[in-house]
Amino acid sequence: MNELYKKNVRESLVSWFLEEKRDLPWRKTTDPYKIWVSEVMLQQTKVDTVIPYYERFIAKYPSPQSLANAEEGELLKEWEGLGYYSRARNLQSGVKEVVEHYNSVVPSNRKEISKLKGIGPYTAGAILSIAYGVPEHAVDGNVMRVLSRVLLIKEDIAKPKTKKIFEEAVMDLIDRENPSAFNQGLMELGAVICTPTKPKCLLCPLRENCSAFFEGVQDELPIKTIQKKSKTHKVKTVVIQNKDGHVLLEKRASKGLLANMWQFPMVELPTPNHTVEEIVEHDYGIEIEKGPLINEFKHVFSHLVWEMESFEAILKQEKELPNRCKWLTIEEINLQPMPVPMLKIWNAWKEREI
DNA sequence: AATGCGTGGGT
DNA sequence: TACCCAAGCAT
Repeated sequence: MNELYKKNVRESLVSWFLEEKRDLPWRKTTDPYKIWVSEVMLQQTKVDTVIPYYERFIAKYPSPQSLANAEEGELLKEWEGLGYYSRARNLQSGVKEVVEHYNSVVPSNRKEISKLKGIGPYTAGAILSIAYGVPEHAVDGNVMRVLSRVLLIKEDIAKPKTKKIFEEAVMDLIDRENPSAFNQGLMELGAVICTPTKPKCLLCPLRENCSAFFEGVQDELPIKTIQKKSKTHKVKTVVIQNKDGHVLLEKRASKGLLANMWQFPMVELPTPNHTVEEIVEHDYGIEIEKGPLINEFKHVFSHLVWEMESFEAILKQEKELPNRCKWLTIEEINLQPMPVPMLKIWNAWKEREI
């Protein structure tokens, strides 16, 4: 790339961003901790979804110390509904590390900041450039889409190896006077102008610098191979009440899907030759009597589909309740972090006809 | 490198 | 409906 072209791209992008950027909560600060929180929330998550979570989170945990001291259940409750819950635990782990070993100051170089849990190549570059003004690449899906078009890069962006091409391109192009506006500008452009479908090229500040637009192939880029289809599990869930009116809740394992979140006892079917009651007795050490249907729905994860059927049930006899299970009051259950499918069951149960 | 990890919105 | 997509990271 020649210097004049790069200067043109830089100035067009940065001035467009400074002029047209959306007014977002995390753009009112350069506090590295708050930028960090916002970047983690924004991983694979839409801006409109993140805004209310960010506001509540920063109000509750305004400093690294406050987050470091939080209890995990309380933290997950703040994250409830946002998804990818390991982000929350990794964020707290990283923040604790900063409080304990960096005097509560977020590191300002890529080598150190990348050691922190939950901070990968993108998030490292985002915090460094936005909070500290360090000229580092922050390559996300937006940046790959925008640059694949502007620079006519036809590599498959689904391949991890391809990202290096874009990181090098950014380090070559980046505005060293204002790396924050440059990086955010690329992402903003991808979010509002250079969209996956129907890009608004006629409104684009980089239109005259864009090879894809020049050749009329913006709709063909980026190249991305398709992901494989997800599998479907049939899941039957029971909301069990005992004689005191308490309801049985189970804490999920500390690793894997929905780690450490709470759910109602559930079984995955089909399991040959056994009823839900029998499986519940085996898995939870209790005898129950199944009641009426609460609701049924499909819950789609990124890699898995749950076909849900939930039922009311009453406790007949309790034998050996596993440690992961607890009888809780309605008020206590409302305080437990639960994934969205369980919230749908819980809300339907509370509103049921009695 | 390939897979697991949530959720909601768009077409 | 059934995809696809969104400011990725850990393993």
